Amino acid sequence: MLDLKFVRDNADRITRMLQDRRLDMDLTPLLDLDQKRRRVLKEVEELKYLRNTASEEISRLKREKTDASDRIEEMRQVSQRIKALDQDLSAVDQEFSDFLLLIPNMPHESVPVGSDENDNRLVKKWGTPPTFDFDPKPHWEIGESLGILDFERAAKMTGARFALYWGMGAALERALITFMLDVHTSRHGYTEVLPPFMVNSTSLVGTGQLPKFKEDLFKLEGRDYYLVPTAEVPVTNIHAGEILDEEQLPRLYTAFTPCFRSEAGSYGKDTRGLIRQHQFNKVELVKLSRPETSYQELESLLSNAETILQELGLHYRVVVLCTGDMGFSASKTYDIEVWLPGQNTYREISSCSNFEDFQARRANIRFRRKGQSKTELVHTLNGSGLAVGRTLVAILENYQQPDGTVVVPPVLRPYLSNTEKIAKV
RNA sequence: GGAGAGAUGGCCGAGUCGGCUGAAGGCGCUCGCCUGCUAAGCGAGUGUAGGGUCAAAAGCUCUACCGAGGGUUCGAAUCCCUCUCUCUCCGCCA
Repeated sequence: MLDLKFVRDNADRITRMLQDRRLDMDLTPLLDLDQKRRRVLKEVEELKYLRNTASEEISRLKREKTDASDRIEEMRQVSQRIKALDQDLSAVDQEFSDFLLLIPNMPHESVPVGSDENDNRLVKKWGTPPTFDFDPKPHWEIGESLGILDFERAAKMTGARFALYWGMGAALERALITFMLDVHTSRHGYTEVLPPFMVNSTSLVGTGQLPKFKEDLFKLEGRDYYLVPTAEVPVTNIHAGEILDEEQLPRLYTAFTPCFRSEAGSYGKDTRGLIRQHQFNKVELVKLSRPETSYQELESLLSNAETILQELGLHYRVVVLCTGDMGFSASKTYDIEVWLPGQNTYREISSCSNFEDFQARRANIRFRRKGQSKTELVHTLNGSGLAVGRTLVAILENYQQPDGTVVVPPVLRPYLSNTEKIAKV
């Protein structure tokens, strides 16, 4: 959510931002609502002042055993008027905040203006793609022939876009989760948390998934509980409504959770393999920082995520998303795209964003500087560190051998009883 | 699932038959004084949000907030209803 005062004074900048994000949205209803809101607020507050002073007078008259029925009758009228105005006000308020919650964040000045992923800007490449003297296969073929990935049975027990992992496949997924958490906690200073895998709607409004992207979520019937689409939601909301001390910043959290996404609107896309599932595992990195350091924190968050790929020896590139491709809540986003030789393409494996104070305002996460009385909003950041399923995909495709086996990257072997190679059992 | 108890400011805790209680008292914290140092003592201050005023900030001022929402009333932390959460006991259960 944007700052109300900023919206009032910068309607033109917001209009330009909406164009940059390729959104069709008219701001005038919001500004009209704001004026109306303040008009009604002023009137109702004046009446409440009148009522409060009269109340004291009535109280005094009663103590003096004087008749106060005239004043009481008068206030009866005033109170009715207040009640009516209060109802108007809360209706306007509701409409107003509903609108405000639909306005996306302002992109950082360093973000390139563009329409879609073709306008994203390449930041860097790391490593080199492996070479093969045979045709590298896509991971679903590798996984199925090794007997470690089973899409057919997952479809039987649940449906499309689910996977059943067997044996070394399941173990590899688990090894990756543990490896990632170990690196982030022991080397990057993050505190590990294990949050609930369901959250309420308030939390989802806090991070920006609601109210606009309801159709992307799985909701429990008859309850205000949603399956988490990412650990970003519960973890960012850890400090919702709190005022932190300056010394407590930055806070660094890492969490493993499964993620559940309805993938509405992506019918027919990535139907094969693990790339686009309704349920996938992810290790997430979340930071709460002071405003003046948040862009440094974004850079280090990105490099924390990169470390995992480097340790695994996987070639990747980093792009900065353009205005048209960036998420609703983000000010700036880097995507890390890993090389997948089986599909001859780069695929997103991590997305690292600075949300500045956009989520903090929605979730009401503040801090107080030492010796200051004013509170300020923190900046929130998060990034995948990494998407586990896609990492497993990358390992299968990059480490496949001519004989159909897959070599285990050395850093993972301690987590897999020193297994060096995955072969068909 | 059944029965009961509770939710007040950073924390503890008081609020009588509804009426100067944004909220006593204590602790903590901040500033000042005092004091070889520390401790103690003395004095003052110490919530959040929104509106108005102001070029802006400061200041001044108003409104709201005693778990959340609604109701009764001229007036609600105090009375009534609904919900949420916490705790205790019983039942069930990984």
